Amino acid sequence: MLMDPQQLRTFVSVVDHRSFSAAAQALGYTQSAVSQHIAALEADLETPLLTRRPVAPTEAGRRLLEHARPLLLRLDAARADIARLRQVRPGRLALACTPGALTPAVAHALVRARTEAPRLVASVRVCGRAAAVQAALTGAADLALIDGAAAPTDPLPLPDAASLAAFPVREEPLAVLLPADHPLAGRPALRLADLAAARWIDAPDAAVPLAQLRAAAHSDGFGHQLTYTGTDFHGLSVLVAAGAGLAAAALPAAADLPGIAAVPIIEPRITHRVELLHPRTLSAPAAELAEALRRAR
Amino acid sequence: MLMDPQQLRTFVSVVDHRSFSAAAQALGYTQSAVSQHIAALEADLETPLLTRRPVAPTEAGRRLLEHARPLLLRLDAARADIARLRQVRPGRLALACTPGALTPAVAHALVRARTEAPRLVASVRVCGRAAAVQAALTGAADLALIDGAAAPTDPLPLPDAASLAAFPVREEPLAVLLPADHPLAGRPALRLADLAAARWIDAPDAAVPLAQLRAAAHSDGFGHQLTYTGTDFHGLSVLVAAGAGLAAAALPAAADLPGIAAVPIIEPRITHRVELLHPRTLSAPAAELAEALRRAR
DNA sequence: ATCCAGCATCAGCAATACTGATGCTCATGG
DNA sequence: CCATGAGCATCAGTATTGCTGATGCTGGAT
Repeated sequence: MLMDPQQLRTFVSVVDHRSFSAAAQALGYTQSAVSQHIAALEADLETPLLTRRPVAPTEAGRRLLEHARPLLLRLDAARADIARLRQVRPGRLALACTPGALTPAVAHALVRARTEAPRLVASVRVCGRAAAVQAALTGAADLALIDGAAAPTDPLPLPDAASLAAFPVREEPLAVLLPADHPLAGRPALRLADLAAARWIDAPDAAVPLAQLRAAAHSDGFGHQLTYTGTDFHGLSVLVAAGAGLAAAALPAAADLPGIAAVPIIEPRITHRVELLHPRTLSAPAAELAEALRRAR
Repeated sequence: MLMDPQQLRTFVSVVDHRSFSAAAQALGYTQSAVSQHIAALEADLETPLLTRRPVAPTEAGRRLLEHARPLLLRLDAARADIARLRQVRPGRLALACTPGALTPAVAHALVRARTEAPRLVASVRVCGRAAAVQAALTGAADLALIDGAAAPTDPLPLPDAASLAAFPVREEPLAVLLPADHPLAGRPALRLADLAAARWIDAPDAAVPLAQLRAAAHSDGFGHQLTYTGTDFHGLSVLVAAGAGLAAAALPAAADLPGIAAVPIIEPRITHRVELLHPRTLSAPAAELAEALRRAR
């Protein structure tokens, strides 16, 4: 079979596990089968995709990976999309959101939805951007709320989300989070360009990813020595307060954090926005919540 | 096999041909095999995808199509991407571009490239946006030049082009093409909103697609009764001159057309832009042309 | 030099994916 | 109303494919 999705899945798994045998175990195959999958792919593409000992992707393998992951995700999305068309679970409401998207307004809307439909089984999952998009694509979540920074007219840059409907549900000023004793902390507003050379924390799943700031500022700056992994906004604020680096977030969310000064950014024109993503087919409660969120904006 | 790409290819082909037997012939299968492919897909997804007699996609089938086409395109793109990595044909330079992207500057750059490398076999293909992107993805072209309208900071909206590198190579005012005797023809400039209710020609492959105007103007207007299929800009200008409807194009390209008045649009802020798209791996002549185009801007 | 963890290879078997023949069904025309 | 035929479904048979389990091989560690 030419470029079988199963083979691609195997390939991705081998890369992730850095081992043929481990990938085999994870996929429920024998090591032999995995070896044959990789050999078939390499024969098909007429190029080695993996080095052995240690197992790592070659240049071609890395190129293939860049295609394989979105490809497999979209395959799952297609299946989920059609499954939803057949059977919409009406008693469930699963929400996936990034930390900055879970605002009081969202929480209130959810509470109201549960009051109106008491038998509704609701769930909220806070996770990173990619995971939230993936949840909405595969049907693990009915709705995804994703926050980020962009120019006022631009949509948020969300890869692989092409088959999801997207709506802005909230827009507010973007703020830099500074330690309260930072020299710039007293300013009423700041220009992003003046901060490009500062020391930043990249917390792509807890705050606004630096990549989005770079894109919005058309800048190569915003270097970082510290990467913050995880979705806990509070932990990040502690780091910022301690002077470990700067971060960017919605102004209201950052307003009253202890030890933190949140200063709005006025230049370039950039806002913090929450977008609602969902598949085209929605269950009744999900559609109602989506409607409520859109109205509330 | 679960959601085999071959099955998806068969499905797409059946939809395109509106016939099992015709699809079979096109794919080199027997009709029986096609029937089994479709049956397997329908069994897998547990839903009918096609009506028979006449053969047409169901709702679920249409949903699947929306995923299947980009999926198959990306599969081809992955293969082409890796093939390029192995073997870059150095004596070839294939350019795919939309009509509005083939400017004198591009032509001059191409002439210069051929002067510098006389043995170079060059080709230019003028086609629609989707076809140009597809050519760059599958390796049918080394470079793609695509024009369109967008806000100055926004990239052009190009679906499925995620794995291609994109650079703006030219930006110029966007103009409305009016018949020379149109009441607004004498104006020095126009606002797009004032034209939303006008009668437009949608020529998505010859001029700026109305969808891009709608997106840039955040408007639902720009209705059209006339769709112009094809990539011939001249033919479109004849229609506009005859009063069949309005179209949008780059101001310089439209400047001296007979019977046409080209009036720049000043509101909202919107420009006509040409973007260069190419895969990450380029042959030497392709890289040089790309570099020349980027420098010239 | 030896060991061994881990990938490659091979033979054999089970599942699959075709083909070609045939059956069935709907639309059409007399 | 029936006869006809175009076109999809189904079935049996066969070639191919894709697994498993056993064994071979190789490079790094001791």
